[in-house]
Amino acid sequence: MGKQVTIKDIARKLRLSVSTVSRALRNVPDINPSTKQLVLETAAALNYEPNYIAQSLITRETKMIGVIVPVISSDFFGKALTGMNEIASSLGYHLLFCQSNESCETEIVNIRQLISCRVDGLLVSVSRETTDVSEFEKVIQKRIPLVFFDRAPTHIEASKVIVNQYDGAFRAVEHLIEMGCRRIAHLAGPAGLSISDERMKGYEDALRKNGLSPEDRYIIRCDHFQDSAPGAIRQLLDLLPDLDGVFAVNDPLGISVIRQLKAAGIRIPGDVAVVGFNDDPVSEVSEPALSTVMQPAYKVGKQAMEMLIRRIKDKSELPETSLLNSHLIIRSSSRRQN
Amino acid sequence: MGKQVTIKDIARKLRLSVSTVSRALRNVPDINPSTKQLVLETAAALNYEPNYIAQSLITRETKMIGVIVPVISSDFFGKALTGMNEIASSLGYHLLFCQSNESCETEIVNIRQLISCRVDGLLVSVSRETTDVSEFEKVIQKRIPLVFFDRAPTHIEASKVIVNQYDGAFRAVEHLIEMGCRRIAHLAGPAGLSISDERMKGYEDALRKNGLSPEDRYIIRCDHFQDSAPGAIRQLLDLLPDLDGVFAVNDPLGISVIRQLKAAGIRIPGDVAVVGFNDDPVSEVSEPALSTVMQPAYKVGKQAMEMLIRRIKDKSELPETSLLNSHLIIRSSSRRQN
DNA sequence: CTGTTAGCGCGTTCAC
DNA sequence: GTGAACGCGCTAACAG
Repeated sequence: MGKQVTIKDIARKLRLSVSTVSRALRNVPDINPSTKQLVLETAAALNYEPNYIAQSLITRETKMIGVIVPVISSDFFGKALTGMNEIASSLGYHLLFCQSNESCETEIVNIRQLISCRVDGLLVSVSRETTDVSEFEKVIQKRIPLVFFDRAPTHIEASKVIVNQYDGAFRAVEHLIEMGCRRIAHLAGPAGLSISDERMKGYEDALRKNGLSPEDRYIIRCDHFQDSAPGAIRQLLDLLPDLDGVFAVNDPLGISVIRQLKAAGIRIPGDVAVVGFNDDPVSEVSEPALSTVMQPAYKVGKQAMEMLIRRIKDKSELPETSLLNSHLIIRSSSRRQN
Repeated sequence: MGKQVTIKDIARKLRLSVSTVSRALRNVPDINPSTKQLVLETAAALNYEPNYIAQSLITRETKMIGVIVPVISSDFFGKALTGMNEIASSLGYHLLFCQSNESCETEIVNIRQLISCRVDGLLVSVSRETTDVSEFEKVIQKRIPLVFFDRAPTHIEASKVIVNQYDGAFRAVEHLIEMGCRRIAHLAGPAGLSISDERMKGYEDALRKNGLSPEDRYIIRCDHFQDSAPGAIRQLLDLLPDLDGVFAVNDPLGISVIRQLKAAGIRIPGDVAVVGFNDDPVSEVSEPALSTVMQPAYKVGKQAMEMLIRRIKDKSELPETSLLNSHLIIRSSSRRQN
């Protein structure tokens, strides 16, 4: 941010006052068309770029949206960010981007920093550690518009755009049951994280509704959400031969299951059927291709940004929740064979 | 950006002057420890958050870095962004994020917007359309620090952090030749884009060095860089049976090739060996697993950010280029069989 | 239509 | 050690 040309520079050059220049540069009525023309031309000639920072101080809006994600390097968040960016840029907003690295301390630091940057609003997908929501309550108290997307704290009065995890999981497991599975394991995500808790509930309810009962030994925790978790897979193998279905909390885990089971001589889906979650690109490429639950990541990002900007423009709006549908994609890893 | 508490508020409450409060909030010597303590306490009690915007106007730095990528939703850029963010956040910088969508018009708009946001520096990976570099020259003229990463315009005096595409491609193709391939096709990226041109050159030189000559019909353009390009694959199939190797400009294309060839009854790597580029997660999952050229995406992001911040702190530095090595990963799609 | 004045929140001289 | 005055780049209110 060196010494850029300012309206003062062009005012001096044209022997005009800064306010006249300011008016010429904006869409205000009280301005002589010819002066306006003149100002515009010299502004272009001087390579003038308006200073949004200075404008922000007056208009009290920065046109910047703070976005906090647990990790950026993931298919889901990449698509969500694309959706956000599309809406934001079309409405003149910019994204100020932060990554919590799944740490709640980092998340709090990020929130404060973004507030100090005076973002007009906040879009947050919480870290898997986050249980204390007091920092978010402070944000709401300060009347800074806030929308959670994908991962949202349960006990907080705030706007959210989330995907129906429960329903997706329920249908995935019911599908396994329809395919004849009776002893279905669940590779679960970290406890306390909304999305993994919901997927777990969907798993359990689908079993119960079909006369099966959830058993502890069939529920295997994978705290490192994104990892392939060799330990968890080993626990799964120990269940054999009392196992004919696996519902994995995400696709990388699903893929790992397929590979390890195949390596152990198990046929998929003949002996064990497998379903994942998220529709990562890998799921389609695997052999057999992994059945999975597709989440509308792009749409989540778009809707969250739309909702946030609506709230920025009308701060009186009450918290609202948008629940998007997920969609079961049946592929070879769970399809009945002929 | 509503009515947040300012240093004025806490000055009034404490019956102090704003400058005293300002001094207490920063690390300046001329301040009574007890008043400093008092100010700090009431600041915390009032939930005061410093206004970076106002500070920026005075310090003439925003601690914001503008980042422009062609697409965010890709494995490579996701990892690069992670690397950038790591360095940036550790040094108190924030990322202002833009996506050009592979359009050079959007890219120019992004550049101007970021300059108006008064970012301290710019990190850019150019769109595949970009041929005119005049907008970047303007940035350099304005003495705004700029570093290109991954995709850089060829004819411009600017700092760059790039991966040795030529070498990666050369070794990939030489590897195919070592495996016995003699009729190697190249599914190429868009012409004019630095990285695809370099990969093409590496392909051609590897052939020549080994006594083979590049033929036009073996070079198939895929202008939609990221797509699986059914048309291109069809052209490839038309080459059969005069084909025993394929070097694809990226992994999604490589995967498509494998699938289509398999569907056509071709054995891989027995009849045709395939190598991709980038080491996307899909490449490992495919069957056979796709050999590929790994690029250090995370390191590219880190180095680019480090270089940029160095240039922000010392604007006198001359343009420099960092050339990172890629690494050939040999998997089943090209490995000699026993 | 145009210029003058004031002020956004804060840091930076200077006196005191 | 503290306060008053000024200015960063710009917009807003008013006077002319």
